[in-house]
Amino acid sequence: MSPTSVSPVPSKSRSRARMHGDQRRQQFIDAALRLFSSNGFRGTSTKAIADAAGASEALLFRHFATKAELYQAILQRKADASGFSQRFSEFRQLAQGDDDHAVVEALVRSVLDSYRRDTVFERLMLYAGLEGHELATASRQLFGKPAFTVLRDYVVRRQQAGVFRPGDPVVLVFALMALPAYFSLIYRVLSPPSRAHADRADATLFTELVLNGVRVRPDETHARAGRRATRPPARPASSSRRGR
Amino acid sequence: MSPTSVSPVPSKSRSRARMHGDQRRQQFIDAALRLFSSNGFRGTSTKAIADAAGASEALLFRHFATKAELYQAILQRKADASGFSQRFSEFRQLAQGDDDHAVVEALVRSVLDSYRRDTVFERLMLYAGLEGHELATASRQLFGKPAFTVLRDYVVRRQQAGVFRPGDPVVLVFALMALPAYFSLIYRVLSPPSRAHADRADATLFTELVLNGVRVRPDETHARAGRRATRPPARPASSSRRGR
DNA sequence: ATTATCTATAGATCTATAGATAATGC
DNA sequence: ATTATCTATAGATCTATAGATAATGC
Repeated sequence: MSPTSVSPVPSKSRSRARMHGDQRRQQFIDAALRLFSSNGFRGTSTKAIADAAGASEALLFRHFATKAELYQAILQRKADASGFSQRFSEFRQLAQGDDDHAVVEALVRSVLDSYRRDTVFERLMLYAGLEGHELATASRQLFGKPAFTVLRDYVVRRQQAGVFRPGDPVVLVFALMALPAYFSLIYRVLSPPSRAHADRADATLFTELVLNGVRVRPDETHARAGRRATRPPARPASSSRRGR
Repeated sequence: MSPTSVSPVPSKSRSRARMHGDQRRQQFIDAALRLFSSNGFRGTSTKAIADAAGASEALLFRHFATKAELYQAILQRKADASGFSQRFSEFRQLAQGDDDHAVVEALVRSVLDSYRRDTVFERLMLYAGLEGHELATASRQLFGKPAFTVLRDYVVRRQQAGVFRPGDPVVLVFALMALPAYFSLIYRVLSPPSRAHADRADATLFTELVLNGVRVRPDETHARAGRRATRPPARPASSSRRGR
């Protein structure tokens, strides 16, 4: 119909340098991750993925029998690559102790970092959750559940020590992470990346709010200097307030 | 091809009782709301909507020129119906005063209620946010923005009074609502309705956590009875701890 | 006369497959 | 010999329109 009929690619005869299967596979997975993250599973056509990877749809379907298989491959890759388990074991260590401030600050930073580094992936997970894709469940099982367990144990222990407020431990766990998670969700995942002024995110303030609430405590002074030592000032000098 | 060829509906000759245009229109909107909420805009075909409304696609397109128009109609309807503005003006009133506990508890309940009553709509909004549909922006403008403004003003005033912690007011506003919002998001919007055991949601506990933090305050006692009166016990006896 | 409603269908797009061809690795 | 790659296309599905028909309201 259009003049671009049968004989394409005039200069280079249609023999391009071949890629290794694995490499091309990665390209497909990368492209799929980006596109699924932007437009959702249903909003992304296999053609769009193939184009983004610079290959034909036929080749895509040679690597992945179905579109859904691409979805799984994304998660698989994430699980292998992310270095999650190492960072997690460090956190688990920390959560053995009793330094609430350190634990909460580490958690807050971890959540904020996770959304900053892996915005694309987090967006995809949210899509997967809405679309009811099993991928969401799998991911929660893989990443969410272990963290949740550690946190719940910590909370229960601190409740028994009379330091944390009594009440459903699950709710307490949510209280620990809701602020950074919700904040990131709104400003990173749901806002267009352009005006993602999520740099308001100040882990120190977040930690304070989670641990001690919105209201100033009677034993606190506003001037940072004169804090009355109710407990040992175990906080290291990580006072990088906004620099990054 | 299949034996169900041309002559359908043997019993009732194809003359069904007609509906009023407005009524049918509502049915389409209802069906669209439910389906968009479950499967997203892209995951819902116009045929599915027509079927759910018990009419033909042609009729759907007579009422709404495009699929996107349905989306707008949903929001319009919500804006008209929801009684939001009345509830909101009550809240605004409350936020004129200085009763932090009352304000936060009202906010917490309002968020929880909103997600409980309008789970379907909230899910749709989340989808719209991800899909980058202008509907999400419109809704935020309509419902989110006024509430946000009132809250920010409240926060600033309480900060000036030295009662609320200093820091970016936007972050403080998030600290007020993140817990109920994030909790509802996870347990109501993203979990399948079956195991939506979101009934853990205890507004009193939530309020305490937001206002005073996860840690017990030195001036508090665990036994509900013996609270030392740091400020007048302005809290009404709304101690419906779990009953509902 | 008006309008709610249907059947049929155009044209686009989407997933997946068939079958052929050329670059690579041993 | 193996395998990365393509063109072409089947079959399903999706949005939207054309054109006809029957129920309603005045």
